[in-house]
This record gives sequence, C-alpha cells and structure tokens, in this order.
Amino acid sequence: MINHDPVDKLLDDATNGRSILKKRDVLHFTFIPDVILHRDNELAKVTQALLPILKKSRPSNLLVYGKPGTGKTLVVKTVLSKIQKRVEKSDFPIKLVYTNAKDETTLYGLLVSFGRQLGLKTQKELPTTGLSISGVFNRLLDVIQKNSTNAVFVIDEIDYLAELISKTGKDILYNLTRANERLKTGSLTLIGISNDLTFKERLDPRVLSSLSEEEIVFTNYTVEQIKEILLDRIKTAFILGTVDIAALNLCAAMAGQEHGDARRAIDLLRVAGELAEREQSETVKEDHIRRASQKMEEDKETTALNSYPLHEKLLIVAVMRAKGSSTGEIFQAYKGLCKATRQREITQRRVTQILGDIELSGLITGKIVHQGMHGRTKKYNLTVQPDVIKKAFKDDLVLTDVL
DNA sequence: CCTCCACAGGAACTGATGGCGT
DNA sequence: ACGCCATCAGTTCCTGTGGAGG
Repeated sequence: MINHDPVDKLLDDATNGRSILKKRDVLHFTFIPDVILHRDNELAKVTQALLPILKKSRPSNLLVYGKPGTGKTLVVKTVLSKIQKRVEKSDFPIKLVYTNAKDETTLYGLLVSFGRQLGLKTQKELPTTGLSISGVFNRLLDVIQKNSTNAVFVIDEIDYLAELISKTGKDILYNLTRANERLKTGSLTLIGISNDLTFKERLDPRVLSSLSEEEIVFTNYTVEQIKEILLDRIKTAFILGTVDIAALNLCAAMAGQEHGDARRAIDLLRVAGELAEREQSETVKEDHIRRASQKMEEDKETTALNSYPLHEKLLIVAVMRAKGSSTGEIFQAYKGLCKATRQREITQRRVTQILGDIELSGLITGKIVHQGMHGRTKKYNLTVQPDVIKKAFKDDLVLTDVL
C-alpha cells in the first residue's frame, strides 16, 4: 500500500536513505582533507619557514597573504599540526595558538583568547576584564616561560588588528614581536595571515619589520583548479553520479569570477546539495546552484539586518522610507520614526557615523554630491529589496508599527 | 571670481559598565 | 573601599569643501 500522508512520506524518505549526500562535513571549507590540492608550492614554503622549530631554534615570524578562499589558513594549520606531531615526544613541546582577529572586537579580547589557549583557563588566572593590557601581556609571557613552551601564535585576518591597536596599546603588538628578547626559556613565533595586501601601511613599521621577516603569497585558484577541488570533495561527499557536470561547471565558474574563492565554491555546492536533497531531486542541477547562490545572499542580508541594534535598524527603515535622499532628510525621517516608536533620538553626528558603518556592510550605498550653494551631502540608497528588510524586521516589537 | 550652503568627517571627551589590585 | 583600566555608545566642537548662483 502506498502511503500518501505527506508527513509520513517525508519521514520515510529521510529514513530510507534516499539521500544524495553521504558525508556533508566534507563540504565545509574548513574540513581538512588528506591532500590539499594545488597548494604544493605554498605548503613547501610554509614548512620551510617553520623548519627551525625542529632544530630547536626559533623560526622567523611569518606573514601570509592571499585572497579569501585560497586555503591560507588550511595550509598553515596543516603544516603546524604536522610539525607538532613530530616534536610531541621531544622536550620541546609546541603550543599552537590560533585566533581570528575579525572575531575579536578588541586587542584585549585577542590577548585573552591567546591566554585561554595557553592554559590560563579560570577567571582567576586570566580575567576577561579589569586588567590592563600590559598586565595580560605579562601573564602570557609568564606562562610561556614557566612551561618553557614554544608558542606559535597564529593571527588570522591580521589586517583587522591594525584597527584594534590604534585605540589602545600600540606598543603591545610591538612587544609581542620582540617577546623573545624577554623570554629566558621558551619562545614565541608569530604567524600573521591577511587578505589585504595593502594592510601593511596601516601597521606600525617597527612591528612590520619583525613580523614580515618571511613573506608568502598565496596565488588565486584558477577555475580549472577549483573544479578539481570540487570534484575531489564531491567524490567523498555525494553518492556517485548525483552532481551534474553542468552544475559543477557553473559552481566553479561562479566562484572563479571573483578571484578563485574555493570557500565560496564549496559552500555553494553544499547549499545546492541540501536544496536538491530537500526537493528529492535525483541530482544536483545548474538551477540548484543558482538558487543556492541567491539563498546564500539573502541569508547573509537577513542575518546582517537582524544583528543591528535598534537605532541602526531605525536608520535603515528611514533610508528605505526616504529613498535616495540626503543625510539631512534621512535624519528628519529618522526623527519621525523615533517619535512614532517613542525612542530618544541621537545626534546627527552619530547618525552620519552609523550610516557610514552600515554602508561599509554593503546594505546601503552612499554617494557624495555637491549641490553648489546648496552644500555637500551624501545621498544614500538601499541595495537590498525593501521586502527583505520588512521580513527581517517583522519580529522586532519596536518596529512593527512603523513598517 | 567670490560666497556660502549643508553637510562630511576628525578629535577629544563623557558616562556607564564591569572587574581588577590593594 | 578606593582608584585604576579598557571598552562602548554617544556627544560636543570643530575644520574642510565643490560648485551653483550671485
């Protein structure tokens, strides 16, 4: 007897293993494969630079460049963990410490994150607040010295660090790069990873000179290479023959368009795979890739919108209301919204600042216009559909009546 | 050619928060 | 109990500016 109940049908399909995906964790870029394709050159260089660790001496600090999705982090992590295994039993243990500067909002947070990974677990040993930055720094050095570890600090997206430093503690990063001079036992190696090849200009030259003792640039993947990488993952992630060649080509092409972003390609494939699976499609088709791309874009927008604080949201609504208008007009619209929602309004100065921040995220675009004796303004426009905004904000209780 | 608009955007500061060390 | 330290959102005060209109 055939079961027509939709719920039962879904449950049946789910349990009957009618799945085209067999190992989905392979479809995350951060999944570390046995072999990293097309990165032999870089693997060799990174290994070369870190070789002194095996010889019990301190390697040079290292700076790694490359666009997003070129496998920088993957390569560095792979090499380091291999080295770590080698020296595991020797009396020169390596402590691998990884942080992403983008995830930390302050320099303080970054240092604390280092400390946590070095084994300063409890609040007592390393409080999350209250200490001066140099205080935290000294504690870090103390642990390294006490355990005489060879610490390797990996700072991903180090370009964001330049921002964090500018506010406080300019000297700390400098001290970090020269920490070895203060350490009697143990050592400290810094590895910086950056997407931005021009970020150097924003960093203290003293820091730079010691950080970039060695530099390695990752080249972009070609579309052809991306295709091979995808193929390699498809082999383990999907059931044989469930991904159309056309879909594969499109996926590689879309990711290659930018600068050969393998991460995007793999994400795209994963989302498309999940989409196809949910629709009970036999194969992943070109159309799935296209829709996956669109879906990812929308999801990104929605999460970005929801993560904004109230006044930012109000301003986005104001921009939506007063399409293509100047800061002054947006400010007026915003004041109206504040009245309607009974919120205290903030100054125009702050509004310019927030608008600038939102612009940076890409949700709105601004363009400076000179209107002669009518002064200078910035005119803002939405880059997303108003529907997307309405949908994203509909759960916000304060905003319900102004939408 | 000069004026003067309507802001942009930098700098320095404030007040609150949260937790340190003594 | 007290001063100190870092951080964040926001404020106050400020100088700078391209070109339409006189």
